[in-house]
Amino acid sequence: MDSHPDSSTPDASASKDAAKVTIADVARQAGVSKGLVSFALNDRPGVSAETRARILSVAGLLGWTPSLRARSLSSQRSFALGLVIARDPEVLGSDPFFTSFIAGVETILAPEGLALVLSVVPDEKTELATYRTLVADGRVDGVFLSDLRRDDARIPCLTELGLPTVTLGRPDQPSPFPAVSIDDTQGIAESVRHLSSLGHRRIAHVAGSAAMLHGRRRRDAFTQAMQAAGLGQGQVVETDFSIAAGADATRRLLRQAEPPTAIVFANDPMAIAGIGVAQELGVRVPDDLSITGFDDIEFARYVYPALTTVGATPMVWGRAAASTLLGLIRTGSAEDVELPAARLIVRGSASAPPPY
Amino acid sequence: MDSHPDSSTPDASASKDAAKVTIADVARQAGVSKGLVSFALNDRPGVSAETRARILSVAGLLGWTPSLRARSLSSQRSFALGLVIARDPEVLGSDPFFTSFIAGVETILAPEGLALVLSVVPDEKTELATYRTLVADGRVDGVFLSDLRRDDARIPCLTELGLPTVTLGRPDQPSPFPAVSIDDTQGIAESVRHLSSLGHRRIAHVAGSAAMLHGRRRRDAFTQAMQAAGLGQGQVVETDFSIAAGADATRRLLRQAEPPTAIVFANDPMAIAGIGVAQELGVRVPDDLSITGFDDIEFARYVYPALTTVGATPMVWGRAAASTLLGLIRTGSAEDVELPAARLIVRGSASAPPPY
DNA sequence: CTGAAAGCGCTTACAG
DNA sequence: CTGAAAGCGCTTACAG
Repeated sequence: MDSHPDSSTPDASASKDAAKVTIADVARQAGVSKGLVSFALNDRPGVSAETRARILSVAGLLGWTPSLRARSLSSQRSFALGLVIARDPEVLGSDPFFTSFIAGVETILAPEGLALVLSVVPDEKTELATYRTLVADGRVDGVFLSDLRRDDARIPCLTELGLPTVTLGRPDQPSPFPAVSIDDTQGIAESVRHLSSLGHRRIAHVAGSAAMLHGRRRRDAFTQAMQAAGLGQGQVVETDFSIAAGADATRRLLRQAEPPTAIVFANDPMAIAGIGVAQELGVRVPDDLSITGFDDIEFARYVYPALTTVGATPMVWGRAAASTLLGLIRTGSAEDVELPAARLIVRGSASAPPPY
Repeated sequence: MDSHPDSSTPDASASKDAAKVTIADVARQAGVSKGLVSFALNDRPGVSAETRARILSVAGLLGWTPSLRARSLSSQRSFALGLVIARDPEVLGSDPFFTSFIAGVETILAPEGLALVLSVVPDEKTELATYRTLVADGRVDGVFLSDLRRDDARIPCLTELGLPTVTLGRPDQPSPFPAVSIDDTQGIAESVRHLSSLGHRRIAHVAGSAAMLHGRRRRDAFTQAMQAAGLGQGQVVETDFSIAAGADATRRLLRQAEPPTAIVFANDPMAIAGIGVAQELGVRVPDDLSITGFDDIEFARYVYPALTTVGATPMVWGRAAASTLLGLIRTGSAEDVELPAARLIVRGSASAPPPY
């Protein structure tokens, strides 16, 4: 690695203090009015092809970058999209969903010159206040709504605010917003069928919060798949999706007189904690206890035994949600999008149940 | 799943279109000029106490929120701070540092009415381009620079751009920016001493990338601590900090004729992968192999055995970095900040070495 | 201590 | 197809 000491050392006084070139400079140089330059920039009709070409060429020559601030003020747009995440930050850390989701969003926004404004807030009350502030400040042209809850207060709030929104998943209430969804019930059903086909009959589910739609939905999918397999309802323990709660739930399940031989967890962090608790209790995975997760976070491949889980695709989700939100903002409406269902990924954490 | 055929039909006309109250309305109602309202809003001298009180009261009555867009245009500020993360998004997910860091930043920004603009980009080239765009667009008033690298190209780039910056840690090159640092060498040294006092003599280090300052620094701390303990240099395997690389490195170390009895990992994700690999190879942790990590991510407490690690405090770091950046922007300069060193947290993954 | 006016750099009807 | 002008809603010298 040789260094280039002379690299990137422009004549200091450059860029920042350089007299900012404005639309007026371009107009003068091109011999047209400012309005026409604006029209050319925004690809609006009413500018002859050759005039537009000349304007754009002059703009390039002068190194003109239209002022985002001026555009924002006069066009009442902010050229930014928002994401508000309401979670205990300590817990958030273990969930890699958002960073991948954001990376996906970014692949759509960056080429459009749009930015992402991110807020991490501790609770729902602060979250609602944050949306109001974002709108009052005109910070964003639209937002992504994730972690949908039952009878979600954010839907009426955002509707009232008139803020273009895309929901991640379909709300359980009337919603004016397009939804970008990915079916997670199929993966849960596959998990149950997989375990059932391995010979398990006492299968339990460590569910996420029933107050969250995906928690409830995965739980229902579990119960239905159990019944379809003729295994009754299946024992269910509800949690808040946190690692700590997943560990507790596992402990409770395994301490029963007749513990399950398999546990379907509603997410990977809890499943991984479940493996830890089993080991701590001297229960062998998968020999004594089979475990499945949901998400396919990176850790899933590297714990031992590697986690059989359902593969979510947050980056894909991010791209789809961003495209949909952009469409909504630009055209005023957008269709719901259904992404390919998350599917089961078989690894080592689930096998046949013990013979006794 | 019942569908709502009537969805995506906003009733548009809501609050969004409510006639926006402006500074002119406040001025008229309060019987003063617009300029004075602005002065009162910005707490500038030249407004008598009672006039200011009257203005603010009228503003409250009318529900006036100063327009961020107008303020941005006339004051040449954006009221936002930026964070650009350059990483493979798939790998990023397993690192909870940023979400906690951002949550910390948020606690400082939100009360000030400032927003955070976040970019996740795939590589350094895109990262530099992103900074240029942020500046050209006047998107942010300053940025946080994290994951410092050797001879980091971003330092000269940001210097040239004249963008107020706070670095997370001290660069290895001349830098005009304040640094907010947390000593991580002490925790590594403590780890080595801890293992040494347990009786370990063959201690290895799975290091992060030497191209990254914290990777290099932790490695040096390891080597020094080993020598101080009279244990030679200690075997070191370099990685890129990723889970996959951590797993590989562990595998290589354990397959040697005389494998280490303890491994100090440069971060928790690799350490957790290390536990997985050991188990896969039939090496018992901690009986046959002791393991320590760095970060104290949430998983660390829930894997088995629970990970002995060094506790970082990303939220605290986020708060300190945000405060420092705000100070820099407002006053033009800021002191370096040294946060309390990260300390060793003893759990179950390290014990005495096997007797043989 | 206060007011009138120009300016930030665009967009957008409105005339031609 | 093109131009001149008002307007977006603030901030900030500059006069008083």
